[in-house]
Amino acid sequence: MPSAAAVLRARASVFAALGDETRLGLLAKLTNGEPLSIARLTEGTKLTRQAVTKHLRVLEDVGVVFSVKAGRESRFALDPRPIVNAQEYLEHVSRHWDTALARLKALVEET
Amino acid sequence: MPSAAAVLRARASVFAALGDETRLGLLAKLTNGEPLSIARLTEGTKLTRQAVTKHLRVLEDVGVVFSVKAGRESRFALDPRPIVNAQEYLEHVSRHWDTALARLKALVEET
DNA sequence: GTCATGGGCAACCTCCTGGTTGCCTATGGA
DNA sequence: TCCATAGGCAACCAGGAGGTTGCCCATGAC
Repeated sequence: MPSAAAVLRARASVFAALGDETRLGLLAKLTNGEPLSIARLTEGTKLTRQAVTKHLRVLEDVGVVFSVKAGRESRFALDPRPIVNAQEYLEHVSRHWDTALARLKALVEET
Repeated sequence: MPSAAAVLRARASVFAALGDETRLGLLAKLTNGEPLSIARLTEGTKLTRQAVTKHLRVLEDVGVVFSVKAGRESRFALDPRPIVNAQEYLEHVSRHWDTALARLKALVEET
């Protein structure tokens, strides 16, 4: 079982990986389910293939994407698990805030 | 109505703001609903007040937090709306991926 | 065999980020 | 009134992020 600190760190890493316009764009292309080569992913980005490769590596490091080699090209596909994880965390935060605020309000009106 | 590019940029900014361990910690403290002063938020962080201030400004810039001046101190509170927004986006991504993958699978097995 | 294509590696550059320190202002309490 | 406390502002610094270029290797098409 990973420590709480490690979990926090991993979560922050995932958000950081999502915190870039280019990477969000790459992710969007991959939500179609079809694994795409780096060359395909570079199309329409105004960026070098190298830059895209770096972004993909960032996404891969946090596990939101993985690559499979197919001949001379390596195809990237999305792994939604870290995303679902992050989504659930955000849901938890807003829900926690919701109930806490309701409790505070009740406390005030209790006078 | 903000342009699609602006929306994408804003979304990336929110994720970037969440992509830091310290800031996730600050956010966690604020989910209790009670607005906290900078001094209070600095407690237990191993950081300078200035550093915490900077982090708070980052969170404020993307709208996930706002400040209210109360006498000589300024209290920060959470605004869950951008968080809910991000959460819904992640949900959308994973759901989109889900259905797309099912469609792909069906296509393959159709042979 | 030859050549275009897909991609890896490394060096390099610039700018932003996270953090510190120093100093100044203002407010609230004794 | 005097002093501790809450913050703001600016300068500064080290390191990391994003991007490019150059060069090399492998694979697939012809």
